[in-house]
Amino acid sequence: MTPPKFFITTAISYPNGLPHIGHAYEAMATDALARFKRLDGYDVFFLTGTDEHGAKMVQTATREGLTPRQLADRNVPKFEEMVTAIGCSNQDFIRTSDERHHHATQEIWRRMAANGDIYKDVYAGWYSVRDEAYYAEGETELQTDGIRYGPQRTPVEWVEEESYFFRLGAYQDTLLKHYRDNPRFIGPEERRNEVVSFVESGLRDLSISRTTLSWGVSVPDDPKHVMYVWVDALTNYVTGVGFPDESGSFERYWPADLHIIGKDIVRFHAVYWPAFLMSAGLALPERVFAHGFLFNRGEKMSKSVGNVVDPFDLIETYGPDQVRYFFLREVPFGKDGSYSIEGIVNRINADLANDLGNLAQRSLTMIARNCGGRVPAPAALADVDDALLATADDLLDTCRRAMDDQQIHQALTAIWAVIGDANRYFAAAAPWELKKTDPARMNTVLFVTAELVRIVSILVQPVMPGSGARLLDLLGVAENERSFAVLGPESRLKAGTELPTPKPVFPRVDRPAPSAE
RNA sequence: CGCGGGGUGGAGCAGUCCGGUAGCUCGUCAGGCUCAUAACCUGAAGGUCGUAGGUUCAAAUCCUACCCCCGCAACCA
Repeated sequence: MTPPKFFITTAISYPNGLPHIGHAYEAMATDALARFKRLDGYDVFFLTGTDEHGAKMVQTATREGLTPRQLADRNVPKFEEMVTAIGCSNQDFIRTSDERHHHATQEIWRRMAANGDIYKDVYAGWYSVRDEAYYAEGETELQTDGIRYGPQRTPVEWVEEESYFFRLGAYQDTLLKHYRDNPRFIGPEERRNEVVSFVESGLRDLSISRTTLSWGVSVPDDPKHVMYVWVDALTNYVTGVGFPDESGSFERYWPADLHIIGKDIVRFHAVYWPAFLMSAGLALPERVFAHGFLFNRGEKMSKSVGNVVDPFDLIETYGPDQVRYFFLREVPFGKDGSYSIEGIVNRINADLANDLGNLAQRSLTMIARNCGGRVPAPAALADVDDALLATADDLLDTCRRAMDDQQIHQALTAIWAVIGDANRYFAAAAPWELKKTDPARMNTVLFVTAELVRIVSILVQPVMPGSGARLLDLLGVAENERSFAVLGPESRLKAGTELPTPKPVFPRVDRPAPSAE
């Protein structure tokens, strides 16, 4: 039987600078969702990459005395390293400068043109290079410094150029209908409301080419035009699965099941992208979900304030799993979040070392010393045993529901509630007493605790793949017995399995913070 | 009238969509345990859930008004 497919993407990163914690955040969250689906039996395709065209790349490159291509080739590897360092399980890393991507984008363009949605006109207006956007006269203001600024307070200049336009206005009603018919198309709710009111306020046709740029994808049959960077950027999602070859990978995975993006680019993904796809006659993605932004102690990260945190530093200092756990547990996914070194250290020690790590260690040590290093055979289960295992068996459904809504933090909260139950269970059962009074009961308690650790370890893998695996190693669980298929009463630990010597999986970390904060 | 997020015990947060004894982590205090990574367990102190109204048998949660903080520049997801 063919497993169901799940195609998930991050937004592609703009590599005119180095990766920062925000890029890492999106990558780790998307990876956790991808791994969850994979463990749940889906055939997952996870795509990420870089968005290398556009005026800002040219600008930055010029400032640094490089060509855009050189700038991209210098910075993109840093993004690839970041994706690797944070433990991403992506199938592909797409670069929009890839040849395959130019082909795909030109094909999309041809199809939109063939559908009558692209026309040539002259564009005249106030253009902001920083925003890469045109503004109406009324949106701009001439300041006392003699410079005219746009609504984002960036300088604008008068530009007149020949441009191709996309008939976005023609899709207004179709888009609104799509939002109505597919309430899950945009999440979270507040973002959806923003998009709907934006579209309801009226859509103007979109200028989708430039003659003032050469760094980008050329317009078919009119190479003095380069496509507007968003046409090219959004198309990465279909390039990644093989478009324009519509057999094979594309047929299998398209449409995307989930685009994970930042809240600043909702409009492009929830308005432009579906309009482009409809025009090109391709299916629309199932869902677009926007996460929030991260702030350092409530303040925007800023080089001048000196609170920028390098994701590589964090990963190196605390470990990829720890960093992933912190951000995914601490920040409700979809909302803005705040982080601090104290917060990270606190979470690592409290949740990972004290609660989960110590639970594994205290139970496994007793097994090693009192059960000959083998999984003990349980006697008949008491009510408290059944009750604990039942709450653990319920976790999969709870996590599925949470993860289907991208509420990663809720899944983790639920798991940790059960870990708390287990620590209380262990203390109340006091197997170190039972050792003297009732060894059979001790075996049962140790078995139940170890089984609970097994369940939790399996469920924790999407967020902490390495640590989950190490815990499962300690429990003697085979590599092919670690998916969600082996959760539930049908699949318990096997008594008699020989176990390695237990070692702490989550070391405590010291409170003194590194210089970064 | 620009857009958006937020104001919950000392700190940081969840809960708000689908009203029903105010919860979590850290910190503080007092006990317990000694299997364990100075970890774990129990109990206590500490909150009029920004303010003022309204709806309701019942409001942190719904409605109205208002106050305050923070993003929407830059290196940005």
